[in-house]
Amino acid sequence: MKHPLRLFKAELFKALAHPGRLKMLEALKEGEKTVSELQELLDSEPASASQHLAELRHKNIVHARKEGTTVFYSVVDPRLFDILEAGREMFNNHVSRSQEALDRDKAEAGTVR
Amino acid sequence: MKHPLRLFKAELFKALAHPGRLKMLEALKEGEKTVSELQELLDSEPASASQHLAELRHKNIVHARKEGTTVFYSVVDPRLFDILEAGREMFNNHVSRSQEALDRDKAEAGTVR
DNA sequence: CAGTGATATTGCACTATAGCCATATACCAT
DNA sequence: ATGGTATATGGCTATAGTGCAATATCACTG
Repeated sequence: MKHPLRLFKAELFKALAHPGRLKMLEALKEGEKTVSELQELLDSEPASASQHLAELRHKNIVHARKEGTTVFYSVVDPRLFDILEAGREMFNNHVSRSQEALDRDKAEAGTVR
Repeated sequence: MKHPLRLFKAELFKALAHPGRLKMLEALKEGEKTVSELQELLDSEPASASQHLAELRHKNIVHARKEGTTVFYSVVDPRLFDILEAGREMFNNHVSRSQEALDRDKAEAGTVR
């Protein structure tokens, strides 16, 4: 393989590139959660959540622990939460910049040129 | 819009979910780069790089500065590099875990049960 | 304790949509 | 025109969502 690191990263980010999976992963910050709990977060068919979890499982982002009929999921590497947090910050910065741009434009509009 | 933050993150990670775009963004850590320079990093048609850059531009991940006929690109928010770095660490951790699993299995194989 | 049903989770098949690449074409400043 | 970039289009693969079947475990009941 040519660039394992870059391929890994691409796969990782692809796994994160979905609102539903993000929501489930964010919920896992509090600790282990069952499939049922995670499914409730999503407004789609139960099978859908299971598929998304399978994807995260195959990429070793989450770990599944089976206890009877219920399965508990947890994130493998807590570093993941740093990524999510950085994403949040980037969103905030993005909003700030947009607001500043708006203010600037408004100020300009009120200025006689 | 329902969950602007999560949608933003999903779009952000989607933008990062491609080896070529990752490579270009990583290169931008050193600072501004021209389209030509970035195109050379990719082993595909020149138009392809331009398309990927357009995507990054539309999502406000990179900024384009035009100087004559050449365009210089730079990342808007340096926090992006923290995400890339965290991804790298997760890769390292992933490799470590895989290696440990291998070692463990090998040890077991040599053990009389 | 075999049989039945309820619950939890996953897998499969299908359709619809989105992404990627390459080719061709358009722009725009020199 | 030419060089440096950008956009449009078409074909191909990948992914998402849905409904339904399959499996596994547990709880009853007879």
